[in-house]
Amino acid sequence: MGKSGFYQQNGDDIVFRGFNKISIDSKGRLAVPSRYRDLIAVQAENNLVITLNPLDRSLWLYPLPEWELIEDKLATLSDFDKQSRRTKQMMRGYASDCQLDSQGRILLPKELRSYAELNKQAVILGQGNKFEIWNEQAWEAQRDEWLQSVGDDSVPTPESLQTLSL
Amino acid sequence: MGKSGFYQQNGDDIVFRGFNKISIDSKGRLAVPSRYRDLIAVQAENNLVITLNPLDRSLWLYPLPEWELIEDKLATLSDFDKQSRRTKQMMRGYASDCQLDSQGRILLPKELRSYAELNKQAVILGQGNKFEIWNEQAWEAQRDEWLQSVGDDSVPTPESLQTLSL
DNA sequence: CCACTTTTACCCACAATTCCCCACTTCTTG
DNA sequence: CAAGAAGTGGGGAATTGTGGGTAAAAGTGG
Repeated sequence: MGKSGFYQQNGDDIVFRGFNKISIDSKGRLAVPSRYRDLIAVQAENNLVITLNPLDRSLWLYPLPEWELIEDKLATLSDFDKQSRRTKQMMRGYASDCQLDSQGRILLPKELRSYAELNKQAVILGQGNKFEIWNEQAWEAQRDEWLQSVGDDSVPTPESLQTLSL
Repeated sequence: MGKSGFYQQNGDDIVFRGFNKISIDSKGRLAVPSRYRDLIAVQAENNLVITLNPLDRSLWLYPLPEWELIEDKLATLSDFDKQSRRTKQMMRGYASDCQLDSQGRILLPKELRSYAELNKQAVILGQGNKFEIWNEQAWEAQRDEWLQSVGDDSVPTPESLQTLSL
């Protein structure tokens, strides 16, 4: 059983990572890679929340307990700052609950599918406390753009990155 | 040849060094040179994390505890700066956990294999806290190019190198 | 309240991938 | 040269990914 390496549980902290190509079938279903399923079952009783990622045209998928933390944070945002208000509206407004079915799949709401342009081939990325779900082409385009800019000295690098040693 | 020459363990610091030609079999598996295996077993319980090296078309292979340090650094990057966000997404997104099998091999994710163009012959380099894995031809080309430019006064040398004594 | 359409959930089946094990070759070491 | 260790390859079982049929549930309009 090689699953334990793909996530990590330190007390209440969960860290997802990793990359998968997945297909979305004609009914709009998406299979969560099996190596994450045990943790999702234990930690969230198969309850997930999916919403849009307001920064990129992709989706975020949280285990329910993690989403509840996000909701608390959103609640503290001011209604009088437009950016904050919109973020709150979008993330909460589009959040929908879903459960893993007996095959470990979730049904993506039509609205979110079209927001992220998820049709056939998609990509799912572990991103710490959540997953990010991209249209495959969109993801590849972002990746290539980033790879270029990393190697390109003419693109200014923020200070936080300049001092980053990997 | 004793193993101890190829790594060093000072407290929590691990330093890998050394060069190996290795082959990648038709199933995409790669055997970690045996002289590193003891340390990996002790220090990381055979848990490794492999991800892409954005600066060259090669891969980075970390023992899990070392990768966790990287993840902590990444977590501090802002989501609202695009460069930083992408770096975080890419490094975490492509990071895949792997375990050494009973022969001391790991299975390279297809995506990463194609990114680094790893087909048959590869090269693995000890690089301090991690290993770097290259397509053999790509490595030799880089090496030759670098050897040329170092001796060439027309290529500017950054200040940090000018003061470097070897 | 009922009939009709659309959506969702459950089940099974096939295909692809991954994992576990064993065998053979090559290289080191005594 | 023998014996062991390390590198390499591959068979086959088990797991996982994917698609679709069909029944239940929900939404819609009269």
